[in-house]
Amino acid sequence: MTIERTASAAGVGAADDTPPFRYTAAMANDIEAKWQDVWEETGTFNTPNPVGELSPTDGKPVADDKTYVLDMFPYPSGKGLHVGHPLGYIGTDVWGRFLRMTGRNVLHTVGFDSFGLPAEQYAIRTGTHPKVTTDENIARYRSQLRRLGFAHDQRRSVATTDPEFVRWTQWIFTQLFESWFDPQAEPAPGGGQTGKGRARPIADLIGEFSSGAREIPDGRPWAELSKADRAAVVDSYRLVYITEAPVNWCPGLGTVLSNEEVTADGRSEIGNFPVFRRSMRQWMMRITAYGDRLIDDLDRLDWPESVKSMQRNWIGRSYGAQVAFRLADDAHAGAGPIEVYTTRPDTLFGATYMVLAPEHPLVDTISAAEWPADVPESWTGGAATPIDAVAGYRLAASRKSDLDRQENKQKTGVFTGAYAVNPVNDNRIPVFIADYVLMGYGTGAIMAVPAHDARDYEFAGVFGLPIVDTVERPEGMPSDEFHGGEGPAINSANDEVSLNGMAIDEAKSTITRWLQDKGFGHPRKQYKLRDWLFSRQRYWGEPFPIVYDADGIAHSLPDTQLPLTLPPLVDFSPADLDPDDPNSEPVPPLGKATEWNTVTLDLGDGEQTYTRELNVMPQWAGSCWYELRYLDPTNSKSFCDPENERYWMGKDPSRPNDPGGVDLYVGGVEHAVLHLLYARFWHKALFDLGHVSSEEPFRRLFNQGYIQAYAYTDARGVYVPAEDVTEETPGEFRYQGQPVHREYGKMGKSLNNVVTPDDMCAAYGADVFRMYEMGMGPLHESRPWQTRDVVGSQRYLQRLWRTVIDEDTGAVRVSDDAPDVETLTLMHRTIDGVRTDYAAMGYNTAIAKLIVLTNHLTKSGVDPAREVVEALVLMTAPLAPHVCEELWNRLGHDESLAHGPFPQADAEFLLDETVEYPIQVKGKVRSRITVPADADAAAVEATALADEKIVELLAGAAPRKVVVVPGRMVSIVP
RNA sequence: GCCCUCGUAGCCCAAUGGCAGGAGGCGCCAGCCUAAGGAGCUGGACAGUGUGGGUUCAAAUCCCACCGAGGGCACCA
Repeated sequence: MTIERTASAAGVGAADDTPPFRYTAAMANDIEAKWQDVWEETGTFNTPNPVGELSPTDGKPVADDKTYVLDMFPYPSGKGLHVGHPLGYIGTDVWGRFLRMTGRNVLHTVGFDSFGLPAEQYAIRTGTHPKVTTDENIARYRSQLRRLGFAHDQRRSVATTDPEFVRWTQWIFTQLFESWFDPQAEPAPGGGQTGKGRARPIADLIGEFSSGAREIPDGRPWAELSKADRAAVVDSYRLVYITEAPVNWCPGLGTVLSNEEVTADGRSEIGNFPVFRRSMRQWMMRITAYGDRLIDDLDRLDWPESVKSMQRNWIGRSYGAQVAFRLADDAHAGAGPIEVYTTRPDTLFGATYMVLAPEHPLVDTISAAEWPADVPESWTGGAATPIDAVAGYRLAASRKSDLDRQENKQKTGVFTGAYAVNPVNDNRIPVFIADYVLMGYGTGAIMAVPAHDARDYEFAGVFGLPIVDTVERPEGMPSDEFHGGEGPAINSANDEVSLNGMAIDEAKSTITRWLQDKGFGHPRKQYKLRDWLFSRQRYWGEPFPIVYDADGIAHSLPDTQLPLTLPPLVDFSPADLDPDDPNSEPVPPLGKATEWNTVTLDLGDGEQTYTRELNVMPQWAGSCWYELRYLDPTNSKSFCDPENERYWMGKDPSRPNDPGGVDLYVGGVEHAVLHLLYARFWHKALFDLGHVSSEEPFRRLFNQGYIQAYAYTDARGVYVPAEDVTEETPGEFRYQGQPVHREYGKMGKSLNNVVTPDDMCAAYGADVFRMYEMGMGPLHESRPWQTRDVVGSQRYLQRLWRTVIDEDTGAVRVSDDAPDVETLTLMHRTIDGVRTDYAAMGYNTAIAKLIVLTNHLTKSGVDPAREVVEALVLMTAPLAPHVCEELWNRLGHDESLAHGPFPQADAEFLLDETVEYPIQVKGKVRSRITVPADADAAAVEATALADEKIVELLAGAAPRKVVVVPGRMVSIVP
């Protein structure tokens, strides 16, 4: 085993002459266990709140200067942690520890995203209750995390499965259920949003309906509506609503999935089962109401540009026009018109045909009984009539999986036999159905402009449809080449309007205005984002706080009924469904809890019998607001006291247009759209309803990289234990003498290359492991794990140890003499650099600077000065907290260094008295001069030009140009 | 196909317009220490920045094209 080998190499059980007081893995383990106990017993990292149970016991006010640092909390899987998982946690821990040492009030903890499918599937297989599995896994995670020495406030470590947590998740759900989005409302006070629109209590809406201030969409008077009709009207406004919707039904998992949980090839992200599109009754969250704010407020966030661009792309806002095309023939009088959405209304004159999605509701109405005369064979799909052709095409399309659709790049479709009229030029254009038009986007119908849309161009090529240019080609572009670019409009005029000569933008607005004047269309804003499918037919999730009355009307449970906990079950399986049968019906596991799912309640109309909602929430629910619960985890009156929220997450008036939120949120980029979009949505709704002062949950986001690993396969293709592979000659790898093939990628059990933090702690100690992970490179970059490199970090901590402790006697060996000027100068420059690096999470460079200072002390050969050693210990503490606490303690300090002091750089030592300037001639360094640091540019230039070598090079000629970069260099152009 | 990252010694990385006089680490070589091995200590070798153009007094850094790696999206009208 590599671990044992390395451990002995590190001194554990090695030859007898290992000095007795060396910082070995065994020593490190003792020290680490000791300090972890001390921190826990004394509550070193308990962070005070302004108010509530966690406010200071001594009544002192909390520090103004605070930082809230957050990790994406883990799902506690049965596999435990590998060395890749804690990378981000160590990164935030170092940052938090550094800031705490500089005097800040730092909030840092970690909880558990503990609802989820794996525990439930395990329960289905074994009958073990998911709670049992989950609790075991959480306990294991807690002990693994504790072993790494995180400065977490354990009192705040909550799990989404805790009944108290579930209570507030359900409470927020009822808040959303009891709200609607009013697009005309003025923004909530204190918001930075520019447009109108915000969530309001549903009671306001009912008030407006009953007073007549607001009309019901279909114009009926409120007073005349039945109870059920009223409920239907109101329900259609709620932020959470039930609808019959096309969903991703996954019989293999017995549940529906959100779009985000389905892979591009039409299978489930979890389990890789087939997923089918079909219509079902489902709960939805109206996230689309927040489309504009979710996209606009990205500009106010300090997030990686890539994540912002992924969210923009996902929300997919576009501006265009909706245009109505009437049908050409009397046979269709009364049907239509066909409404299309286009982002290129300027090309309307080039629309030479139309396409409806196969599922479009108008298809049945317009399909002709017979083919018109002269229809090309290719348009008919070989069918006798358009009705047959359409039916055949639809059947074929429904059988095709999404994967088939993508693999079949050739455009397909059939003619419906119907014609429409292009409103700008009265041209009669054929209407097709084709699966390249999707029912779920826009109106499910398009006007096809083959001249300027690549997909339409391709389709027109297959079906021999006319192509009319309406944008002028660049000079020299062949007329048969596809042109999707810009240019002045051509061929675009009728008796009333001409776009010819206009640029695209002007042409768009001109034609849209004309369409609107004529009643043919209007501007339209469109999103790719759909409402969020919120129900799952599972067991291990939050039950909906919803009951249905005898009329089937949904009611939210009153707060006093929360939390609504899961009923005990024996059999957790949803139903034994054939994974390949799209027509199977979901049977939620909660349906089996017959006692639980009927309840007698008084919801204001006297005691009545209600039935419970049997769906549960998706796993995303808890992660939509957990950052708020960390702030006030013991609060039983609200999910979070407003004062605590304002203190930790409120807007910072010193930042322009600050949305507030967590000061630093670190996690993997895989959550770029799912979790981060849902959490933003909930937070904005909570803001609108006045429950939080911040408009965004995460002010700053940072994506850590991944730790990747090599994996090795032998001749049979079997993964061999990576830790036992040797590299005999560069690039040639062997396992038990046999050559093996190297791959690079994930760390995982199936790849036989897992290294765990427990292994590393045993072999080196947590501090060495932390140093190594932080020293490997910048936190945001992925890097390969290499156990053999870890020893470098151990050597550093051993040298640091030796600067304080005599390895033979165990005595503290620092000198109380003043350090020499050179050492002092290096120390202050190190302090300055390390402070900057820590603040910017540049840990790898901070470590390099600490090593330089340590090496300097080591080389001097004398007992190092206390002043320098103490600075070094304090500066290393965020990275290697246990050994530094120990050294700090042995240096005579009784107080933990967790709250500082952090060394201050003395500016006096940061500036040189003289500066050496390289002198470039024609871009090459030809000489060097040394001048006083305060010399001005003219003086530097004069000295440079007077330099012997330069005089020689210039040979008497005056230089054409001299560039002096203060403090850096001189560049001469002869 | 489109979008986003990223290419610097054998390997991980630093320098983001200003001396690659490489910050640091691993590995390698040598010396000291040792009975020896390991560890420790001291010293050393090794790249001219993926390729080709351009801007500039000056480019690893900015711009363009290409090559390679990783990630995201994928008929969104």
